[in-house]
Amino acid sequence: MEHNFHIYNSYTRQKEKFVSIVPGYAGLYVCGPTVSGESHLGHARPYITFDVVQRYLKHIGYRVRYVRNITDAGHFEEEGREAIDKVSEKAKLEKLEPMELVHKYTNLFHHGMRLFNNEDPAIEPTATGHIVEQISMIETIIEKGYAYEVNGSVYFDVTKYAAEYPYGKLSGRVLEDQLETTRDLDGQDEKRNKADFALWKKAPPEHIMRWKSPWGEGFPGWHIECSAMSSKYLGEVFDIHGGGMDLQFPHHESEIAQSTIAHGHAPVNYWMHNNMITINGKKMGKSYNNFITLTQLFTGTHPVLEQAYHPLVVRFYILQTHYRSTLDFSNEALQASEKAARRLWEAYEILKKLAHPGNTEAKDTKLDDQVNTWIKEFAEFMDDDLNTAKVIANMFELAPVINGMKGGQVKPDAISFATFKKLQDAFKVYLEDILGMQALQAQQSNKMDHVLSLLIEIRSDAKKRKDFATSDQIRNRLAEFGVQLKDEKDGTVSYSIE
RNA sequence: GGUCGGAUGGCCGAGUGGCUAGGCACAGCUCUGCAAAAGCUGCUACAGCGGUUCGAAUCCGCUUUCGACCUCCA
Repeated sequence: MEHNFHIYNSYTRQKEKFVSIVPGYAGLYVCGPTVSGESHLGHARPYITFDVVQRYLKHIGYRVRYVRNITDAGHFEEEGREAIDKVSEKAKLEKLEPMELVHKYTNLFHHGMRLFNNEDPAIEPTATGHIVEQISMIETIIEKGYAYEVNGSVYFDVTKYAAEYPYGKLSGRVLEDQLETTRDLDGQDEKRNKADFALWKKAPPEHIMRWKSPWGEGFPGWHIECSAMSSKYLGEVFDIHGGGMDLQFPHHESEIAQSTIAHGHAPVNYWMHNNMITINGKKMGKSYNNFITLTQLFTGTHPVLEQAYHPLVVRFYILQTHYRSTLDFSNEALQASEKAARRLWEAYEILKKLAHPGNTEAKDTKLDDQVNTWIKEFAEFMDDDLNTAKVIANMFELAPVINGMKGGQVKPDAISFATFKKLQDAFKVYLEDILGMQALQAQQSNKMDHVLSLLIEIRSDAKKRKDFATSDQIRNRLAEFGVQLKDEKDGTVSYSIE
């Protein structure tokens, strides 16, 4: 397959050309949400980023199997303390059935994903639906001698593993350092070593979510679900594993350890990690209690929000920054993205309708060359570790050419017909198909279209009579409702709706 | 405390040795009955101090400072 897609591999800490295991096919696994609460702005980043990854993989010719899990059970709250199932704890507080709670937030999550225009993963496995696979994998690890059972719980023997394998390579840490970090570990000294992590936890009597296992009733540890499900659907070794940087340790490091023992080799060829979204310089997250939920974001109901933000504005805002940089939230930044996204999309709409005289030779070869260069760079920038920021920058370079063709500042025959078609095609492919942008304004019903047309007609008549009071009244009142009329140069009137 | 990563113009953000993105904001102009939109023009920054180099935002060192991870976390 001919392509030049390079991605930064967190494991090797360098950009590498992407080569899939099976030619023509690409497997992508991304850590999905824990559905014990509503997703927030921070969660939007990986799902939008990896949506673009899988869109781009498809674009360059791969058949992609995109797997994103739903964590709907079983995580212990804090190591060294009493094991509490997050989902069941919250469920008690809200007096809901765990399943009801999980369902509610799963639905909300899906709704948010659709609003972001993220394509559905091919498979979206749940942790609770794969208990059997997880238990089986744990049994294998025990058989191989790298896990031990204590009092109904099973732990992975990190010390033994680290003696033979590069434990800590992904997250860049040394086991010895880990052992030195002192924490209160009293109470639960079941583990042989502090660095050991749970594969299976015994469920205390009050636990609602529990499953039978060879070690008694309990629930799976956090890390095992991703290993069990990724190997089931993508194979023991697969191409790309994605997720937030905060998951590198311990989650992804543990995944590597588990799978390496269970399957005899490392599970992932390319690790990709997106950086965090911050607010006031701090990571947005549960721990700081500084998160803005997606619903709040879309409705403008969080105290820090000056307004509601369209999901696609958020998408654009995220894609304007490289995925490995931190992205700081601010109203100013979102508002800038809103204007920018609107302007770009309008240029695209114009481009679609633009007519070209069909000349095979460009009248302005310099401009023609420049346009071709900008278009060619779309692919180069994407190939360079998904630099969506630069792709968008080039689109803004092209926007004045497009708008100028409409406004008369650029003669349509300045570029050749071939270049013009390429331009149309490139915007469609990159803006719509790969970046996944759409029109920001809602589709208006035909009836409302007619109402607006009528008002525009009345206003045009008033203008002809030089009755500017009436024409301005119509325009200004509509503007108050968020409908902006524009008198075009050719005498027609267009409008945009906020 | 340990490990790692940042610090770019009014704001957001690309960019790893010379050609110094882009967006938003702001100012002027063109167009226009007036607006809006659009176009053109202007606004030239790289935390500080040293060093390497013909040349550094970009490489090295130190300082200041912010953050991430080390515990659930996208």
